[in-house]
Amino acid sequence: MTPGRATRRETFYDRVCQFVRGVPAGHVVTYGQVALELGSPAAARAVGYALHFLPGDSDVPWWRVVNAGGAISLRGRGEAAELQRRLLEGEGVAFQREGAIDLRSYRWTPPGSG
DNA sequence: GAGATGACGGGCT
DNA sequence: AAGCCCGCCATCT
Repeated sequence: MTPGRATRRETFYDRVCQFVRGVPAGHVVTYGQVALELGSPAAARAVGYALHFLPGDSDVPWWRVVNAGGAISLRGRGEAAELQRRLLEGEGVAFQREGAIDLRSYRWTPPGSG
């Protein structure tokens, strides 16, 4: 999944994938939330970086990961952002006028976290 | 060890 | 609401 040879062991990125794979359809999580679950509340950056290596071949529902504002970030570029929105809408996730998701309704938390 | 990258997050203007 | 700056973290080179 990583471009280099970091695949030799379970890296932070791998943990990101595992967590995201646990997100059910129709729900979303934020980068910061994932980072928090992984033990590094401030590693939101690294989380995004991890998903950055996820091609469509992965079993990871990367589109269920959004930024703290419930909006698609992807730095707002390319079809990826549009694809993510389509995928989410296909799962029943509604976007508001501002292009953001109501995290209060769609945010998912793993069992055992609360 | 040091420099550079990036799908983030928060604060200020 | 939109734009700009800084801090944070993990990884790559």
